Amino acid sequence: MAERKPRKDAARNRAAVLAAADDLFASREGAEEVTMADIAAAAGVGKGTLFRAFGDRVGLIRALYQARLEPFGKAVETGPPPLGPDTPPLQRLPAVLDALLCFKLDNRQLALALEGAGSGSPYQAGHYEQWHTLLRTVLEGVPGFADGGADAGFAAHVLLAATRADLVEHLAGQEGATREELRAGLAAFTARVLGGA
Amino acid sequence: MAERKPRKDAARNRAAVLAAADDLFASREGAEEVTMADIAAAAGVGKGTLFRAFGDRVGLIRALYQARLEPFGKAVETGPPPLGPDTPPLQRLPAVLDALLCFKLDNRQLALALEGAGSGSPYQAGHYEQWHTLLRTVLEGVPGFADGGADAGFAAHVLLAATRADLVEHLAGQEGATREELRAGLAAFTARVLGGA
DNA sequence: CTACAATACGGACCCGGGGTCCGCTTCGCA
DNA sequence: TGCGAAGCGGACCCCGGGTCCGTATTGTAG
Repeated sequence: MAERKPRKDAARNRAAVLAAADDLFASREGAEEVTMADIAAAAGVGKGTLFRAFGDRVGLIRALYQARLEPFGKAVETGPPPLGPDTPPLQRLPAVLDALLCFKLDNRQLALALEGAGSGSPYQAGHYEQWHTLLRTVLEGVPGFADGGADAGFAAHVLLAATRADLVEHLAGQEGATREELRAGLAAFTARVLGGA
Repeated sequence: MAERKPRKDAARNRAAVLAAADDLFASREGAEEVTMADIAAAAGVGKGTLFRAFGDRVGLIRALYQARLEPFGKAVETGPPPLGPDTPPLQRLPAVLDALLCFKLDNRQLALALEGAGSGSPYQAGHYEQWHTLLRTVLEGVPGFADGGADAGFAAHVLLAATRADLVEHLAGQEGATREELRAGLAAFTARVLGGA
């Protein structure tokens, strides 16, 4: 695993592509309007370069997404309350969900592109497993959650589904819901799910 | 709105296409493996015919889906309890959700194809609005549901998200959950959401 | 400074799938 | 039985993801 360091031009081009792609995804309405050729052109680079650097479309999108997600991911994994692991489950769950929702809102196009990438479902494209495991674990830590016969794994799936990019897009876009309305709605729903505990 | 009746051969071909498509979607694993040309060939028909009859890929899939969905739709709209409108909300909601889940399970490929059709989200492809309105209305009819500040519209979205085809596919496919496990999970979750009422 | 691998570049090219077009066929009404 | 209209079908177009390979750059060894 020596991870031979890449050549200078390769690194520069990789960065250029990332930047260009970021711009394009942000500017163009609709995630799928952006073509690989567009990105290559915008980055002043040949298509071959682009594919060598990222493998395929999904790889590129994933790289972008990961970059954006990283600070948030760290905050949840090792940060301070209310997101970090030292938070009591009852506070942590709504906090994480709210943060996740905000993240999706702030990165609509990108999230949409990623979740619609791997044969059209986020269950293969993203780091879905990690989030699910986290939520399930937190739920299981909620005192008395399992008492009603509730399945933490299933509940975690549903709560994640509540923050899916296309749902968020639908609510914020077609239905014209504001950011705060969405957050309030999710918070109320989460509270209700936790309520029986 | 005279709806001039179609010619005999047109009707026959339409039916043949529908049948062929149904077979193909059922037999082939993976919904997107089925190409329009495949369907046309299997139906013994030219591509032109196929597109004339259904407009485009989504149109065809929607037609198939609608045909499958019709009995279920009727049962919910005008049928007897526990699905029909005469059912008290507290029983009707879980019943409808369970039926919806079963429907998705029984029509995995098709539902997957449809929900992944209209630019990748079910919010434009299916009859999403109708289901959402129904669920929201039922939820609003649950005595005391809104007391906790819960938003029936949002809750309806989330509950629908719990029966999305790709989630169901993920759970039943990758995670190997059985039909009964899924139904139990959904029922428990639904109960919890209603629980505070 | 030069030579020479190794690595990267880039755009012409390929391929597969959705959707269209138009000359020919079939239908069905009088 | 004739004749418009409706329908047919498959060759064709387009577009986008992904590949290939001759050429250019890099960086290291001498």
